[in-house]
Amino acid sequence: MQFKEKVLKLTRKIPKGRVTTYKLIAGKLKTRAYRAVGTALHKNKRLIIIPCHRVVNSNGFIGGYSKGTKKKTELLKKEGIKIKNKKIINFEKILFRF
DNA sequence: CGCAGTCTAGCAC
DNA sequence: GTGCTAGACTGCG
Repeated sequence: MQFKEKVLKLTRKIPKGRVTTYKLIAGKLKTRAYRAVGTALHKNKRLIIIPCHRVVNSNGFIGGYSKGTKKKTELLKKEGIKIKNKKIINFEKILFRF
């Protein structure tokens, strides 16, 4: 199992309507490479299967997305997550801590 | 606001 | 096969 495979697998476990952060994922994998987590999601070719739009910065900001942050924001809103000015509302409430 | 830390994938040699 | 660079980040000064 490759590093990115683990990242993707964890990301896929995030329930609908919840989000998590790069930092949490890295920590779950016993590493401090949050940067590498971002890379893994960026390189992943299965944006449909992997809900990488549910992964955000540690402070609740959207961060980046292959298809554009706008698209990411829309997807999150569609799942019931409120977004305001590129930032997640009730971030701490919907944060998924695995 | 700017710099450094940390890890992986991708491309070059 | 080895080495260097960039990347969807974070934390500290």
